[in-house]
Amino acid sequence: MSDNEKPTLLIIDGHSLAFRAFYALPVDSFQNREGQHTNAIHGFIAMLINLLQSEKPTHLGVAFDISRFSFRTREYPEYKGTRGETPPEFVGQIPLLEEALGAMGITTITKEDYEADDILATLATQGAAQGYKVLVVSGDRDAIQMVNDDVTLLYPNARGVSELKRYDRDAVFERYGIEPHQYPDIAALVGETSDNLIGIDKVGEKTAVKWITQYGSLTEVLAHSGDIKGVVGEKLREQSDRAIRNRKLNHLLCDVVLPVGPNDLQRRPVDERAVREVFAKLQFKTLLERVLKLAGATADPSELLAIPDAAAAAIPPVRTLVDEELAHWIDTASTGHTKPLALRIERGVEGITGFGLAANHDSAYVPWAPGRPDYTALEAWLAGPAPKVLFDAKADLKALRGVGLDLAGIRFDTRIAAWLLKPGGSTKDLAGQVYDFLGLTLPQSDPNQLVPETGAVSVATEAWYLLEVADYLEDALDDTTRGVLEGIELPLVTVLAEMELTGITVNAQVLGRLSTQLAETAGDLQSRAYAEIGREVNLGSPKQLQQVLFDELGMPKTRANKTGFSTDAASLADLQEQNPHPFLDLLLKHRDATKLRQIIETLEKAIEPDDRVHTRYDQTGTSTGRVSSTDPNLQNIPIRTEIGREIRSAFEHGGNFSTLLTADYSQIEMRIMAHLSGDAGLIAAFNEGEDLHRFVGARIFGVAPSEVTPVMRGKVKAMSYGLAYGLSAFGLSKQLRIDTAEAKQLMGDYFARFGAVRDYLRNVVVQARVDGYTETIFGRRRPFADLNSANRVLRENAERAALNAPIQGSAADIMKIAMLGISDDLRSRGLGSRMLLQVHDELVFEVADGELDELSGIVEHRMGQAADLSVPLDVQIGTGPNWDAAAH
DNA sequence: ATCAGCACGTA
DNA sequence: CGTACGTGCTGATT
Repeated sequence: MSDNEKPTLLIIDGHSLAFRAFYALPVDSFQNREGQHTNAIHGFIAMLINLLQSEKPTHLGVAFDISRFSFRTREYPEYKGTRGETPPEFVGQIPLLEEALGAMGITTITKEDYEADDILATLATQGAAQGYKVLVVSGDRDAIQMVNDDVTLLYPNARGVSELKRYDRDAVFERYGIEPHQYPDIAALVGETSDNLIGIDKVGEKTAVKWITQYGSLTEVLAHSGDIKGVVGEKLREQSDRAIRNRKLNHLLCDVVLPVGPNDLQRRPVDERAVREVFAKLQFKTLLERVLKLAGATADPSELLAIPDAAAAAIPPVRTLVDEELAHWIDTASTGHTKPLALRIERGVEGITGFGLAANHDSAYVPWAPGRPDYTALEAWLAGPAPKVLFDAKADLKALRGVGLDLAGIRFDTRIAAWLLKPGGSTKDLAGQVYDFLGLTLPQSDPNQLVPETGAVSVATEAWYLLEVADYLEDALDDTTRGVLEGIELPLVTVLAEMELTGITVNAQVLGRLSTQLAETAGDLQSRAYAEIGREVNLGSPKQLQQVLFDELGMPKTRANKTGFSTDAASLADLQEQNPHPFLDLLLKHRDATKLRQIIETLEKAIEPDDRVHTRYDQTGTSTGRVSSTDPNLQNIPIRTEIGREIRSAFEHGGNFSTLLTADYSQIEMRIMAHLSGDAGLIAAFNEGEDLHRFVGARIFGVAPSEVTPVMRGKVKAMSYGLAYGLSAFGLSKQLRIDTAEAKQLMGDYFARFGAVRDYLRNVVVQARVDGYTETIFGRRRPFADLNSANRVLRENAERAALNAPIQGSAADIMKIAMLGISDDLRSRGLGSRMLLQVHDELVFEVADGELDELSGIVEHRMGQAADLSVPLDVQIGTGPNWDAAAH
């Protein structure tokens, strides 16, 4: 059999190649957005793809060391002892690499007590015996001994892993002048610095090769050591035990008992879904494409993506239901409206065009045809309490309201359920969930296609898939999380939908005036800024500003960022101090004016024909449990500056309402911290009714509350808030512009008085490390993967997030519960007042005539009683014709 | 057209 | 070297 007909077995020393890649590629250029370094993984996979393309192996495996300890270190503890600490940026890349390889269908092999090279040697021996052409990839020179007529070594050169030097017998002879099996003898005499093996003094490669060539082997050299003259001869006789020891250690074992043999390493198709997931995490875009392209060449893509036969067979054919069939089908499928049915809404350009319904083994399509006989059965089912399973119920509810239909009975929402299980993950569409949870591909219509329906499945089939996804998620939910889903999130869907549909009146005239005014100011500031530096520059371009500030004006360098040096407001303020220049002030003011103008313009564009702005709340938008607001974001409307407040004054009550009412929790996160930590001092602070920061300041500085100066109060306030975010003494010192020692002192004094707070914050992290997640007062969980990461940046980021999660998350829970209570009361009492906005710890209402006192009472009560904490929940209420005036 | 990076608004 | 978000701009890339 010629080499070309033989199967090719490619085996790789994973650790050594990854390490080579690590040093070949710049660490800083390969990081994902979480700060995880990925250069070794990138280099390794790039090399692997090249190898797969050039060598076309039929069989493939990657061996890893389990630890740096093996039978060799037991025998000779100094073995590899010169190797320093593994660089922290490298640690953590190996598990990710293994994960990526797993997704690519590549077997990884480890063996307790042995090194990867022993595994390779064993597989190479077995492979050669079984008729394989064997390719070994290793960055360890000891691997040379494996080379023979059937085994070739691919060895990375000094430039890293992009080029591998091919060592067959001839190449080894050309390089060393010996047969491959003699290499360990040479190495034993010379020594191997990287393994901490000292050779015979004065003996280098040349001498060693000469001896081995002359005598044939190390044994023979030693046997004839008496014949060797000179100093080297003496050294050899004196130090022969070194050579013997080295030879023992550098001998690779060829008979390790392994869980797999060469035949088990046949290449498998890549798991496209897993590859996409891992590569997305690593942010490898081009590599992903290369891997998928390669997969297409080695495995039939349809095989990877096709719906498994069993599942495909189970998908019921789509039946179209009309008239009397409809009511009958619904009754039967839901067994008298008790069993949940999945619902999908079909939407065309004109709005709703039909519905997809599914029960466990059946699905149906209902064309949108209001007014047809028995169509009322569907309307009644939608609006009634019959349980429904949906994907993004809020969107569906709003769509139905748009055509005058109602939706109730929201029993399960797979979008929300998936988010509760993995609140940090990206929110998927239904097809994404089908892919993620079922491993199936839901054919979707291509929006770019001329005939939009081509290729898409019916909404009836979508509903069937939806039910399958829901089953999967139901199983995956723990009871605690289920409680949050059913007790908080699902009821909240309707409340948020109502708020979105209601919107809030925004006065375009007020905004228009402001906008004009700001445009003028900005224009003026711009020309004055140009005059200062003698040329025109795009003030909105950090890149051009860097040029001006650091090159042309020669200002001291600020904080570094990826594109150079920062020009953010804090940096510019620093610059102004060190190196005053009129340009800096003008730039800051210009930024201010243009930012506000931009906010106003966005807001103006969002005003709809009803003169109101309808934000959308994303119930799955955060990892802590808050809701976020988009299109436009009404949770970041300015408030701190005068002009900011003028923007707020454009938010008004509607014509038929008497006023706006705002209600916010004061210091809710600090109160939660007091409750969760049980700190007696902090609890007392809230129960005293004294100004919190004044009270805490008095304790820390050891003075009477009346003697706490504004400066002291400011410091205390910054620290108190910072604590819940994992603020360090360094961070505090920077924020307060005080030196680190004073910041340390301040924190020390704080914790001396409020020690339980420190204990609590520490314990949150410890507990999260053990459990793998944090939990809010109401049981909302947030998983954390990086608390045990070897990467310090990653770990400390996770620690701060974990410390904050129960605090921010509990506050979010409390607000949501208050909203549910208020919404219930408004409905049950038949009030016309409406809840309009939620800004994390604040609610904005529109008050119907004559309802101010009743609404006030409801809001105060529901917000105040939303949780039973060891400190009171303080609610501040204000009213006024607009959002600014209603603030307090 | 799409993306990353920066800057900045809020709680 | 302080948590959680969304938006708009620039400048580079497709």
